[in-house]
Amino acid sequence: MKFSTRSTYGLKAMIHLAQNWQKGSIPLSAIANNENISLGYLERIFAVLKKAKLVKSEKGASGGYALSRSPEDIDVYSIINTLEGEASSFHCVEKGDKVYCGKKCECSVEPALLKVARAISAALKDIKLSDLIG
Amino acid sequence: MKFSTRSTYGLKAMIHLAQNWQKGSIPLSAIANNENISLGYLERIFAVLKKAKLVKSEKGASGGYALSRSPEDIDVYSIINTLEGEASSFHCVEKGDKVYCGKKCECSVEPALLKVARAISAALKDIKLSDLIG
DNA sequence: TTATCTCCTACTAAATTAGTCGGTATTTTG
DNA sequence: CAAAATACCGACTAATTTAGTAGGAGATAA
Repeated sequence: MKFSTRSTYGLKAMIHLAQNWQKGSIPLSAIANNENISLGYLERIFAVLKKAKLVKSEKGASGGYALSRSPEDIDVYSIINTLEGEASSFHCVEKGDKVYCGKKCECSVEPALLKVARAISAALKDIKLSDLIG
Repeated sequence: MKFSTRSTYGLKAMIHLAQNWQKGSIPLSAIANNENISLGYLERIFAVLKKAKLVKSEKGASGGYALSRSPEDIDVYSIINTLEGEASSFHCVEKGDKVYCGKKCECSVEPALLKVARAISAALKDIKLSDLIG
C-alpha cells in the first residue's frame, strides 16, 4: 500500500505525458529533469510501460514517448498494476511458496481479503489520467 | 499496492479476532496455527497493532489478544495504515503540511497523486471488520 | 509449580529497491 | 556527412526492507 518510487515516478511521468498529450513525443530527459528523476531509472520504468502498451515510443533525435491512447482511456489501475505487479493483492499462506489470493488458495478468510483488494482496484480503475490533469 | 505479508497476516489475524469477537482473548498460537503464520513474526505484528490500540492483550495462561473495539468500529484503513506505515502514500506527497520526496522537490503533479492516494484511503476506510466476517 | 501466554531484543538470509554505468541502434538536424 | 539526441539493453551494486529465527523474561491460570 505504500507506493514504491517506481510507481510514483511512473505515474508522475504518465501524468506529465497526459498534460502534453497533444504535443507529440516527449523525451524522457525532459521528464527526468522536470520531475527530478534519475534518467536511467526512468528508462527502465518506461520499458515496462511500453511492454504493457501504455506508451509508444519514437527513436532518434526529437523522438521520445507518448501515451498510446488518450488520457480518458488510461486508468490509474493499469499503470500501478503494470509497475507494481499484481496491484492490490494480498499474499496467501500456502505450504511452499506464496500464492496470490484469487488464484488457488484455500485460506478461510480469503474472500474477505479479496473484497478489500477489489475495493482498491475499483477505486483505481475509476480514476483516468484525464481526471488528474488541468 | 502489493501488500506485504505483514499486512496480509495482520489483516487476516484481525479478521480472525473479529470472527471470535464474543469469545474473549485468543492466543496468537491459535491464529498462527490456523492461518499457518510464523508465531514469532505474528507476535511482532501484534506489538504494532497493540501500540496503535487496535487490539488489547491479556498475559498469562488463557490470555491472548482481542479487538479493542467492536468489529464495526475498526476499519481496514487503520489496520493497513498501522502495519504498512502511511497507507496509500506516494513518494513526493504531502504528509501534514510537509511535502515528502526524500529530496527537495517542487513536483508539479503532486496534487494528482494526492487525489489517487485519497481515493484508496476512502475505499479502505469504508470497509469495517464487520463487513468482512460471516 | 508448571504450562501457557505476552513481550522484548538481537540476529540473519533473501529479496527488493533504486539506482549507476557503459554501450548499441536509430533518427533528426546543422 | 557528421554530430547530437534519443530509445533501448544488460550487467552491476549499495542500501533497505522483508520475513523470518532464536532465546529469552515476566505474568497468569490450572
